[in-house]
Amino acid sequence: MKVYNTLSRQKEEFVPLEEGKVKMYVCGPTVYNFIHIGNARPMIVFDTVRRYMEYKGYDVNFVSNFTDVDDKIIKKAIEEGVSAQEISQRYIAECKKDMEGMNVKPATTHPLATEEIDGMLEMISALIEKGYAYPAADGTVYYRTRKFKEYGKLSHKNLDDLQAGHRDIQVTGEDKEDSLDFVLWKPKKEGEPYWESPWCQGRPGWHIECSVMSRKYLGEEIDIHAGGEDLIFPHHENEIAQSEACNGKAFAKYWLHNGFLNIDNRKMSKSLGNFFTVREISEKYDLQVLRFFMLSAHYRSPLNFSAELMEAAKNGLDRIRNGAENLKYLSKNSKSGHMSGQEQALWQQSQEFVEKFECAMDDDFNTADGISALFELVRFANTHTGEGASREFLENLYGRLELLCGILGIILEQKEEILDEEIEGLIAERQAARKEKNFARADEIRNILLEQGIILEDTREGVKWKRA
RNA sequence: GGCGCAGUAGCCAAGUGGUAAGGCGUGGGUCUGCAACACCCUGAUUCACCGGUUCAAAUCCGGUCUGCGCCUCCA
Repeated sequence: MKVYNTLSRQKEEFVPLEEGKVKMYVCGPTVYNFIHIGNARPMIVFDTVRRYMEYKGYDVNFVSNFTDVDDKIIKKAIEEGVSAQEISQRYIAECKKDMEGMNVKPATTHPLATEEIDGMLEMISALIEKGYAYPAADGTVYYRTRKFKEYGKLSHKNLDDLQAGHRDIQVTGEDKEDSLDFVLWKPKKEGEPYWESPWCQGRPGWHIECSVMSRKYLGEEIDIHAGGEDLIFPHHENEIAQSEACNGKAFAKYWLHNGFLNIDNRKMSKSLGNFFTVREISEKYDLQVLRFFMLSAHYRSPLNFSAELMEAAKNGLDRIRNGAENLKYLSKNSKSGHMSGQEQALWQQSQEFVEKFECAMDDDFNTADGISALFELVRFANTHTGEGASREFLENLYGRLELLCGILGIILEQKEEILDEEIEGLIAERQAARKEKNFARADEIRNILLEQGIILEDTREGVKWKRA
């Protein structure tokens, strides 16, 4: 299995630190609002990475944090006149609902920044002791960036370029030793949440939480650290500086970053008004469609989002679901139990799609190629099954389809829904009308049901219905 | 100014040295009372452009054009 490592800028063979185990940390969202579809991309992508690792037999310890102390949370709390904690707890709960909708598995551990303050104080103290950090007069604690010789190794920047850059990054922090130094601990402002510390009453800086939580739940050295590509600098660079200076060993072996999600070919931003939350999308589409859409491109490529592309994704996903449903239907009514000789040969043949799928996923999680294998399996199943197929063959094919979809987090099993009596009656009446060749009445009933969001399909196996 | 990414059919998107996957859409056909589903057929003599290397290039090298990202909170 090969993974692209931002650190080396190339694909590398994945070798876990400890055989059979994967320690993985994914930077989670700051919870000040409903998550947007940009937040959803790393969640879906790295959930898929996790599922594939598990499929390959690894025991994956997957940690993803919620940042629940931050300027934006405090701002929102002030606007609403409630506590910061109320805001963060509310949106953590909402985020978990969205994750469930997208079929993103809960992490092994979801730590909260506010519950890890002790660990942060400890790490900051250790950094001060080792000379990698210093408190300023007002109680702010800064990281001494130039002291960490490898600073810039992830983002491939050198410190002098940064300092000479067009952007003036020297505005803040007047009492820093160096303009590149970043904040580990900062003093509270009036009305803000704060914690006691040796330096001042205050709260942690932006980067220390991930170093601390990663170490606490996964250990000093981990296999994979992942997040959006915008986190490479400065967030992940700073995490490396903190963790490696403190622990004296390599922090993460592989750094994985997903590309950005654009909307109508432009960066998503509130000022452009092209800002979608997952919740908004869920009002229009099954979130499975969003997941399928996200996986239709490689995770490192930029991905464009538009209504048209979502429609295309929906149609593609429907093709897979229809195929699965047909197999279900056929096997329910199948007369013969075991596979015939011919079916056994076909079953063997269909193994090639699994191999193609694994090959794609082994190559830096090429889900787009994996999905093409899925489509080929669907066509294979549609072509080689019919009323005469054995139950064993149909169930095997369904199982194979379900297995591959499961790795991508695509759910095939639709909940058995029971229609109310009135609708059942109309369907029966339409069947009777069709038998009498009263097609006008039959079409009328079909339209009535369509208005209620129920689509009827007359198949060889009988009448099927589905929600629009 | 520094660092980096991308340009493949109407749209999306794999492929990164051996002669262009897959999906959506379009058009035609089979099936069906019709519709839907499904299946078959339909698509790039060609991969932004210009040179070069090679028996062989979408893939490697050089240049040009275009679009984009990061360098600042940001997934």
